[in-house]
Amino acid sequence: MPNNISDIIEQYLKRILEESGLDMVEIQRSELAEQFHCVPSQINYVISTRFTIDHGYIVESKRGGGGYIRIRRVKLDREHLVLEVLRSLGDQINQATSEALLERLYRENWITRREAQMLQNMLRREVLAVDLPLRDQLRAKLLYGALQVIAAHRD
Amino acid sequence: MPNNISDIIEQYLKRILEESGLDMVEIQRSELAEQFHCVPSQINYVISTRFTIDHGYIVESKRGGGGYIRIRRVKLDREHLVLEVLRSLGDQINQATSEALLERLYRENWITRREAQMLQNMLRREVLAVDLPLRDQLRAKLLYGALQVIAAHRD
DNA sequence: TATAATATGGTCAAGAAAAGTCAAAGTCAG
DNA sequence: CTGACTTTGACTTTTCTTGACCATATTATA
Repeated sequence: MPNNISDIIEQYLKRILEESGLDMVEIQRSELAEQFHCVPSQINYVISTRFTIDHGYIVESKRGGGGYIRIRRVKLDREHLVLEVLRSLGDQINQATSEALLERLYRENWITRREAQMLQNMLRREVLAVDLPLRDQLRAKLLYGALQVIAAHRD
Repeated sequence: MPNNISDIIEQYLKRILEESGLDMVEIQRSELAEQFHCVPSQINYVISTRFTIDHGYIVESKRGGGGYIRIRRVKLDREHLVLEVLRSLGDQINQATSEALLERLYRENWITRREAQMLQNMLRREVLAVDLPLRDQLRAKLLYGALQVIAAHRD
């Protein structure tokens, strides 16, 4: 029951996504906006509210001549421990906690040894050289960003 | 899906580069421009945005009669990976540059596809949510941290 | 040989063609 | 009537295209 433009555009994009069989759509923002008689930024709204990584989509775009917005569907395994972790993470995490977490993910075979080392090295406080309330927030975001990719198994 | 001339020319050059087997292509600027119905300086634009050293290419050229533009693909030296990269990038790295580098590292088999995706996702400006002089510095540090582990893992 | 003409490629800045951001205003269910 | 969601549009940023002018190498000519 789509009763507003956002829902209609959402449905439209999902239908195209289905039909194209390839889990991918590429659109031009202004063109789509014209097609649905709305302002271009409405497209951004639809995308940012309905095609987020948490919904299982990855969006790339390019500006300038020949620009585009590309939406890809990725399969998120809802059973993933990783996702659980991801959600329970909170917006701050200290070094010790992140190390323990990575250790565990490695032990349980969610990430490779090298990935674990890489992440641990990147999340050290010497690397994240900012002061403390911010540092832990940054670490949380980075970890979240890394885990998103782990949780989204594609190709 | 190339939507603009620059992309088309980029693809063309990369294909020639592939096919010629020798990691080298030599063109004449005005000739190529004519072939793609664009102004000559467009070729310079394509080269300066897509065939930089960060992307793994070296470009030489000569003016005057019998002039040419030669593009060579170069590989990173296993011994000096981190140093090479560090020297060429400095202590600040913007998102576009880091993406070029990661793509190259993947292409040259230094990192897996998943590692590349993970790092790209972590280094996005939305994730590194701090203001700009600092953000690029942080990105450089993080990339350096990742590279240390890559370099250490010399199989 | 010195000089002029010709043949290339290089630089840069203006403008166009996208997409992104953000906050104010509108809508609607509870 | 309040809070969450939606719509709009002014302004920003990024990327691409074009063209006028510049620099350099080779070739023809005095």
